[in-house]
Amino acid sequence: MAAGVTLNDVAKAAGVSIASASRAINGLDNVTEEVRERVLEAAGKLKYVPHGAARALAMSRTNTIGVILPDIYGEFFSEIIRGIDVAARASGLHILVSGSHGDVKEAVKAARAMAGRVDGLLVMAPYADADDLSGKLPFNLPLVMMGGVGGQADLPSLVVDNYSGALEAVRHLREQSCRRIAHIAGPESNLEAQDRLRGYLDGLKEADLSPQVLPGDFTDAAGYAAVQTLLAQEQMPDGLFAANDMMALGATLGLREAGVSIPDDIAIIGFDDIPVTRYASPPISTLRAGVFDIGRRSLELLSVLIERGSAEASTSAASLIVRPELVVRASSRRR
Amino acid sequence: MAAGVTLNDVAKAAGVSIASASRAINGLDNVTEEVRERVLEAAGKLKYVPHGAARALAMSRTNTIGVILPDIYGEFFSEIIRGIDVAARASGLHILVSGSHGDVKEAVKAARAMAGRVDGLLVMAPYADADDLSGKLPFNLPLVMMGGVGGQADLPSLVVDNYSGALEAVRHLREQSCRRIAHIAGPESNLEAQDRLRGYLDGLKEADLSPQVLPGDFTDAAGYAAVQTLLAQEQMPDGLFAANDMMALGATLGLREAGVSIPDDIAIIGFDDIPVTRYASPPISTLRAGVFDIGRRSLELLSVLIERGSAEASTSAASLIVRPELVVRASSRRR
DNA sequence: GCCTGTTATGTAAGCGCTTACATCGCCGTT
DNA sequence: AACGGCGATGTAAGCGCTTACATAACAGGC
Repeated sequence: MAAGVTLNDVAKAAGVSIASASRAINGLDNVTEEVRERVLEAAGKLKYVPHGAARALAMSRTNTIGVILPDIYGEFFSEIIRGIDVAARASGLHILVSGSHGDVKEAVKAARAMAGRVDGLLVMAPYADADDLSGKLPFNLPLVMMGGVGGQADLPSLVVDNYSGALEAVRHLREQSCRRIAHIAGPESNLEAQDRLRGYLDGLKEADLSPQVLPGDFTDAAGYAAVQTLLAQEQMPDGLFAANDMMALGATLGLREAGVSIPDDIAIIGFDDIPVTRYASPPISTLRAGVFDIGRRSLELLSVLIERGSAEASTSAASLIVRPELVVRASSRRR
Repeated sequence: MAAGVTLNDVAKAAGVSIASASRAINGLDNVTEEVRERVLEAAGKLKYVPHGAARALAMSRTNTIGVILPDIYGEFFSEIIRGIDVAARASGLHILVSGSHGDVKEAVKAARAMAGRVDGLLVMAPYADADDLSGKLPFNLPLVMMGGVGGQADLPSLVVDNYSGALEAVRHLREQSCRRIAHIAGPESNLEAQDRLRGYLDGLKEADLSPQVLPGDFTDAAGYAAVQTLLAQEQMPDGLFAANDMMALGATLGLREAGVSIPDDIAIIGFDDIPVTRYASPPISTLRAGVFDIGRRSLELLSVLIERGSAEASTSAASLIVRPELVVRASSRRR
């Protein structure tokens, strides 16, 4: 049982004041070696473990940062989290994650729940109505946005240049002499998806090609479904740009099933460069958004903001823009 | 900056005592409607957000559970986390995750850091020397272990029957008339990997086949490397059981590159059933451990333990054993 | 119109910790 | 031998919140 051994218990056991006990345990230098030993021994014997919340309250420092994502699983988010995790342990920080499940309200709720338990917040909220966020989120906590921010919220952020990426994807397909290029879009309310769609449309406009946009929701199932639509129509496209890799993957599956040859009959390219693209057959071309790095750099940025004190944080609203890089693999390489 | 609006500020602004403010905000019923309104309005105006740590300290309840995993990314862990997340939000709990990076000490450190910030712990620590854990971990916090526990620690846990699964894998390969079945093992110090290896060996013994074990570390690179070894030897195996799916995937890649036909030349089977197995070509046979469910059920179990109070928790040390299910896909299906 | 029962409100005592400040020895000076 | 200074230790005041308990206010029953 020995439930809840407190510092006080340790202090008593060691026959010193609670202050000395605290100092000894936290490794401050103003304690006699003898006292430190006694305290540490008592702590060990009693299996004392400091109480995080109490410490946080007293120091108003948690060494924890909150991460709010639309979801916390799947290859994409997993990579982001990995980036964050790597950077976090480098800075000695812990992370409190929460999936907000595609809803601004939920994101705000999650953020509120984190208040007082974290030193800063890393938020990804690619929702069209994210304007609300900027007003409701910053309870004067250092904050870094990952990915698209709605409105003119001038929060520090790391955003991917989705538009350019999409443009590049389309240009690449055109270079592979695709003329009928279809697009599987992301969720309508998703800002990143919107930008990718714009890039796609402009990319076609450049060459006077006519667009075909199929709805999607970033899942492989959506990619698969989109392909069924394509297969049913009279003329198949000869190029396909999916708004993310999962959908490209689903599409690939569907096409392979139908005996369509990739990339000869149809060239495919996705977006994000999640790990699985490499294992698909054929491996899928994509735009590397550096998902891992986004996570890592966001956290680094945040930790700087935290160090310098939240007050002036948002002043320096440094928004880093990540330009995605074209990665050509077999799915779109025509010889 | 309006930094740190406290309940006290709200109370003053609303012209009531801090107690009433607290009650109003927490929706207790013993406040006049009028007071509640005034408080809520003040809170809104001041952008009051309750301080998590303070609340936790006062109530000794955090509504957060800590999750300690060897890693927090990759398909396997991502799935686990998803299971946990789903169950957690169903129970209104938040999760504090931490990767322990393959080391008992780190795991213990992480757990200590979580003390006082969580109501319970979900730990996966498949380390051979995990005996230490049982002694050091339970600072009388409800605790559920996921996966192998070292020693006789009778902690509540959810474990996969790795041995049976491996046995089944080998039997399956034998049924596909494989006679030379190789195994790519997991990390030596990993308990789950050890059990899978045992299952493999026993599975071969049943049929008097001779084993070949290649070292691995659960990464796709290891699978790929193992295959290079196989390709270099005089006679290739005709069956391959990888200790997890990622290695099976890497192996598949390497074999495909070398022009070896799967499953005709060599049948392959993995373990875990992570999502990507379905997308590989050929899709990879595996043993479905129900990764998602492990996460979900662990959390459910934990939350029960929390409800009934930590004290008697470990008494009921209910260990649920999950029997993996054989999933046959193209990589091992011979006609 | 007094007493009791009921309910709304306030007061204050913690929750476990850190830390500014006050004490207290003990040293070397003069 | 008295004194200032310094470093080790203790005391106590919070950190922001909840909640037991005290108080106040108000209703109804006689």
